[in-house]
Amino acid sequence: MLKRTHKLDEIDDSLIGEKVIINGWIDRMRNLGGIVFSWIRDRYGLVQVVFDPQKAVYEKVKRLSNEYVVAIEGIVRARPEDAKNPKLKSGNVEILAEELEILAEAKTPPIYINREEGNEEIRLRYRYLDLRRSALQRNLIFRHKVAHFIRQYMNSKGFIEIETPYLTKSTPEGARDFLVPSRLKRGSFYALPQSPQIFKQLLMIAGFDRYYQIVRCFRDEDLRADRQPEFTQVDLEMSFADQSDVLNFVSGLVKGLYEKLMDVDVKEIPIVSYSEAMEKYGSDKPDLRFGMQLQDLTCEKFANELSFLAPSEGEALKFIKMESNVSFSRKVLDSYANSAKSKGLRLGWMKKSNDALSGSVAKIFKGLEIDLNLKNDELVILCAGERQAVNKFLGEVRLDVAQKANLVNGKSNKILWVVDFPMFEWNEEEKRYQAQHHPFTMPYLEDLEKYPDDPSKIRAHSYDLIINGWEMGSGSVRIHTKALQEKVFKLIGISENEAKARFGFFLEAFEYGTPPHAGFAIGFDRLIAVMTKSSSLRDVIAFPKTTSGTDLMVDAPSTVSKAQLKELGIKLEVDE
RNA sequence: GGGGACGUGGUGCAGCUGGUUAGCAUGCCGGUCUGUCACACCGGUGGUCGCGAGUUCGAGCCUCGUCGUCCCCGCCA
Repeated sequence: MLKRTHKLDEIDDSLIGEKVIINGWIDRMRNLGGIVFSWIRDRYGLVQVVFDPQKAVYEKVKRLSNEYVVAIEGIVRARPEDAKNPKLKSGNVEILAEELEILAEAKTPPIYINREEGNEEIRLRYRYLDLRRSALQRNLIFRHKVAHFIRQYMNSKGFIEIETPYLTKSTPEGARDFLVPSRLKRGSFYALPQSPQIFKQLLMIAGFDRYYQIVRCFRDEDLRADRQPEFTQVDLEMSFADQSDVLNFVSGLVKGLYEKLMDVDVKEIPIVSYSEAMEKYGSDKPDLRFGMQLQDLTCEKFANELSFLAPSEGEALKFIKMESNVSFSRKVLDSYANSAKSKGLRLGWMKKSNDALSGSVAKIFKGLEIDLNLKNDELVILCAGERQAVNKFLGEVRLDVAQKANLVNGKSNKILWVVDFPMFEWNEEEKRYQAQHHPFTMPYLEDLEKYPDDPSKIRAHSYDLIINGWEMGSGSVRIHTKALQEKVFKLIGISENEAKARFGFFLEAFEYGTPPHAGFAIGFDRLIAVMTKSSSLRDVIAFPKTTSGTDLMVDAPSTVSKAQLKELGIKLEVDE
């Protein structure tokens, strides 16, 4: 075969007059009757090849079609002045074909490679064709560059990449596990790791000091645009380090990434407490690309005059002002009100126009000396009720408004840390507290002492990295003593026996000299998505799954043979 | 587990209040064309309207079920 002398991004003015061989796919043919133009594509670029009727090779051109794989030998020449194409990187030149070898023919593809359109179902079924599209190639190449940068950065800071097992043990806390049946120990199952959490802590105990891994994690939960059942984390752990060490380190990494790969100068990354985030944005992952902070109007002074909005004991009255002049239809406002009502909240809205108030609660405010500082045409939505519910609801309204009013369009990246999450949250289904981050997180010891009977008040040394409203990663300072770890297990209702059965080896390890340590994990897929402005993780994963967890290309999951099941000692209850 | 949107030639879409021949673009095939770059022009091919029931004189359209894709809630330490 004619082996390429150049990749397609190397074909430019500097090669004019030289003989080259290129390999690639036919992107598109333009047959003008006599002269024939063709675009050849590889992962590096796009180049125009000319077939001249005077040349012998012209005879073969009729056999060519889109997506054929070809080798072409020819002379690089300058295009005529009026035939240059500034849209192409190689648009000043073209290759005059002298030799053509068809390396592979191709059927007409079921999707357009050179257009953006396309139904996702078909694109996923023919993922290898979809991946030929430049947008996806760009994303995956960028993903590779980010991974490369991260490895370089981590290595330069003394981190060691160590692999941890995929076939491991099911743990009671957290997400549902993917299970893998054992053949050698029939009736037993491995679990795929939700994260290498315990292993990396054991590596700290083993003395590796600074560990990282770009690693696959698995969680058998329902999917979303930002959630795949298997996803990649940049997992890291540091011994003799506290929260500020981890925050500083990850901040440096993120800054470096944006600087090197996006040419963006990231300023100091602000640190916001969980409670502040909830009060100001009604979210533990606030999107700071727009304002519309939640404002507090809770006061007893006007309680009697605020009518149905008046907050009773322990309640809050808060509001948000619309940032834009976008006017909302009555229908939208009513839908907010209905939604609030269904959550046991009271909602009102009003607008100032021509210096007069109008809206559902205008009457209430007209006689009051409460000044919301409304500008003309400014809409305000007020919500009263249980404080946390009000925060959460207005946080949702804030996001909905931003989306409807297109407030994020083109805004630059907003990165922040959210710290001091609650250690525990109440699980209504199981009627018990559970760890909000994970049970190995170091609680605030002072809180632990202060509120021995109210786990909900105990804060954790845990922290999330938020970019543009996406949770981009989370981490914590870890517990490193057996006594404290046992105490936390007890608080979340894991009995001594269960703790021993599930984590006995881990608790035991604590007794052999465990350094204080802390760590973090970055959601790698999400990071790539946010950096490439992709709205779905599918656009940054080579072979992603659908929202029902299937792979449409290989058709997985699928049934297996009776023999396979028998070997594993498994009988199916579902109908086949 | 729940809510919503969608499913019509290879592909992307349109299809009125249910009315007889399912339309457009593109692709594909054939033809004309020697400077195109989403080449242009002419002609042609191509559809069990996701699948299954039902309502009706009549269903792409209405009803129920089912399958699939996407978005959201629950869930995701």
